[in-house]
Amino acid sequence: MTGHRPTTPAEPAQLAPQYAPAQVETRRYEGWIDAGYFTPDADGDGPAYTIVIPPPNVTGSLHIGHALDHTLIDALIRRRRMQGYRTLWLPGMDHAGIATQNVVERELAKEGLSRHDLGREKFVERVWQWKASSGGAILGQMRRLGDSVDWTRERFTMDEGLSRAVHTMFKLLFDEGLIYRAERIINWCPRCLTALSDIEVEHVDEDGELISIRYGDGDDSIVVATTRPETMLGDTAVAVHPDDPRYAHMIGRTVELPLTGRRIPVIADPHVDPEFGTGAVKVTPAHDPNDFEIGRRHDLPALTIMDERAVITAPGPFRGLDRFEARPAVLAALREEGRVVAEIRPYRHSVGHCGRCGTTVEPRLSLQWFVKVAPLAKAAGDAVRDGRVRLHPPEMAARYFDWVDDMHDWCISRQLWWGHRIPVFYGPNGAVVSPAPGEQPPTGEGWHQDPDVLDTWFSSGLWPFSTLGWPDDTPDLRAFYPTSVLVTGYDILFFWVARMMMLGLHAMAGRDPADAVPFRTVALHGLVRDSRGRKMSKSRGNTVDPLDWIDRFGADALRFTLARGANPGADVAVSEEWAAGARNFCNKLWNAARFALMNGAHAPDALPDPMALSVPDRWILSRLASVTERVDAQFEEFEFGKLSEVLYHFAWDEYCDWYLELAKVTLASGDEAAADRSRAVLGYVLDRLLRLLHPLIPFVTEELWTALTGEDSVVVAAWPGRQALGAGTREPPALRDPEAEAEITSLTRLVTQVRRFRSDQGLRPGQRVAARLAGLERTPLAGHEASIRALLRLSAPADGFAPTGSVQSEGVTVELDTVGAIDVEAERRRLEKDLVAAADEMGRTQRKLANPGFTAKAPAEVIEKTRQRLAAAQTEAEALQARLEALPPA
RNA sequence: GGGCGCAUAGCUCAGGGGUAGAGCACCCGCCUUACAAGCGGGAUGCCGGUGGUUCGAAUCCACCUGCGCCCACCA
Repeated sequence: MTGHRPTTPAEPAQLAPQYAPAQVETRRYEGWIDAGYFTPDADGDGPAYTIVIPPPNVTGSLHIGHALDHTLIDALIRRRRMQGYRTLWLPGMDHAGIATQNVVERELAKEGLSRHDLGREKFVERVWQWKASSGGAILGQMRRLGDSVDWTRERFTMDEGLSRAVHTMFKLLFDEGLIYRAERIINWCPRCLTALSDIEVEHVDEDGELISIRYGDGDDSIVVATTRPETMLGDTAVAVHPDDPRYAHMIGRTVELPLTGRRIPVIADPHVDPEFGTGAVKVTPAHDPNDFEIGRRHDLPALTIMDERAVITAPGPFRGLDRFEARPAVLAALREEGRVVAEIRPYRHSVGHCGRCGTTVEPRLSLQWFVKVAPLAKAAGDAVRDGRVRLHPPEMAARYFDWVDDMHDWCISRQLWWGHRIPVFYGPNGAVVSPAPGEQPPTGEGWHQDPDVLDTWFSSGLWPFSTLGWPDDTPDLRAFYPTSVLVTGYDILFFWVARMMMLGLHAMAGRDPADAVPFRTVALHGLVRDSRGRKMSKSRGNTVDPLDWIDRFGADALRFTLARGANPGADVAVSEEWAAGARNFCNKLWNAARFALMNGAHAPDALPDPMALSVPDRWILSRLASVTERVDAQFEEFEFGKLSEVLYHFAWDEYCDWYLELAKVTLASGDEAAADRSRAVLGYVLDRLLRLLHPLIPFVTEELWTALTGEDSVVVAAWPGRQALGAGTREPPALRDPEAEAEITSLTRLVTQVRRFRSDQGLRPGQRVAARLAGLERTPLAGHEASIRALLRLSAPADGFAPTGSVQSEGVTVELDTVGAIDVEAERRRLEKDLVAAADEMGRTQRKLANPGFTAKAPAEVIEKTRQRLAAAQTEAEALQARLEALPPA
């Protein structure tokens, strides 16, 4: 950063030369809250627009992914608010059962304590304390981001109302038989000491070994293949395929299980793949889901050989060993007995890990609560199939159906303390009672409540309606359900979206099916990645703290960076350079507004008579109309990246780089009436531009818009697009002005050509050069001489004007006195290069037009366009040729 | 093992049957009274490979290669 110009003392007082976000953001946010803009009236008139926040976990703080999510949601919400909808963005947090419990347990560990040292009640109390302090940080971050949430409706998954909703839902499903308790093989985390649902398990390919072991002896033997030899201690059979001739004679006989002295039967089961391994499978019903099923079919005993920490409990020399210590120990013992046959083959296979702590999951037989998902999942699939819920982008539907149509029952009990306690009581003689909310649970001798809590996703699955007051029929629920859009990352499509669909449709089954859905549209965005497209992770050290960027670049810059990169369903790559670019954009707007205000621009109630407007005025209004329409349409399609880009280029390239420069000419022309009209257009376009940008970058637009208009807030200003309700500012079609657009396009081409010449000839940008615009009067640009001269710093030719160089463009020959001899070589190089390009173009178009197929089949307009291109290239080439020949010899 | 997606400028990505685009980075020149967080100018690509459809393919189709993601109870 060099060459700072000292700030002139004459700057207008109201706006500093640079935008300083820190001085604006907090003040503006507090102002919005005080004004109550974000709190809709449930009893009001007009359509509602609702988005519930994907509740962040109370653990930790918001990361850049949240910032993306919030930016997109806030943009949607703010636009609808400006359109006049009763707009609700409902904030809140998730208690995040297992994650939060782990965090607090780690805190305790620092004090040398475990949760058992505290006891359940004290521990839960401790988690609440922790939530109080951590949750506050998240809310503060949301304010910094500018989230226009309704803080009066903030909820928490463990608050009283939501807990009642959870209880109600449980009871509902319980009474319908859709919740049941069963002894099953579930995913067990030996570190967290709890059951996990299928999707909480992450499968990772790992290098293992496939080991062949001989069971039995001599003719009475069979070789099985396994990756987990230690589980053989729990084997209760060997299974082969019923049609496998190799083993037909063994079926029904028993073999000796090595190391145990037990004999186990050889059974036939169609599950066995004869092609794999030896075609014989050891069956361990208590430690493998497949084997459990086989065991059920054949009535085999299930021998549990490990405890909840995955330590061997089977009697014998291995007792007390961890599962991973037991593996080599068992293998060594088998080798000693000569049981390991053939070679141990390296084998890559997928192994499940706890989604929370990464520990290898242990399939474990245990008694758990399940949701019978088949009927719920069917309904969840149908709602998307029949279009009541629209997934965006639509490619995601394939994944959704894939999952929802083939889903195992959902294990909902967790052996944790932090969460909603399962509302089931057990009594004498196997009595099981689930009291309704508010109902007195059974008490007395022998009665106790289930110690487990519910999966955290059970409560988040109710979020779109529990937050609005369900199970009560509240005004909020009537006004704001179904919610309008669910905006979230595709990574929690299954965890969360599918659950909300299942539970929402079920809870609202009494409604008209079209209005039972939890949301009408699901808009999925991607993950935030680093500048090289890599996933962000703490270990890689490439994470971005949103607060850090807000401090350094401003909240608007952070938001704009994220919005600009957000293409539907695709990941967003961000880097500091882009944040700086976005910051620069905000500053550019700031200075454009500053210029407008310094020059007396104002936002008019009505535009001046279009017939009286200058061509640049008509042009920028025409461009604004077109941009407004595009942005409006792109909002409907969640094309945040594209609409950001459109606004960026309109603001910077068209409004700042061309329109403001052209307006300067009018303002300085001395024609006060024309200058006044330009002031009005300057202000009008800025006004609309700021409104269009407000959903993306709320702070800087608020500051500038209020300065421009003198009104209270752009938050509640009317949205300029077509979709506005009521008194929206519809752009009349008359503002579209192809003629003005063509003229200004021509002007910019001419100006650029001459600038290029000036640059090549080493003329300093500020230097005035005498020039004649020969032929200008015969072109559509005839009326723009003053503008052209101003933009190019051309002065009128004086007596004895002797041009030394010339540029031809748009039918105009600009002859310049270059103040000394021109650089002939530079000019020759340029002309030759342009000539080659023109010749290429001629060749291309000529060949095309000579193609009979083309002239016969191509649409007339394409042919006409090609003819025009050829003619233009010819003219261009001739002019270049003439200029080349006119050059003095080297 | 199934499913989906992606390969376009140095990087990250838009686009999409008929002149290859943006941002950043890069090169040259500038303090030109809104903005040096700026202004003006410039360079940059066998649009992954092979075949097909077509008058015409970066764009549509098939296959191939290389990546990425999701799902999955072959031990």
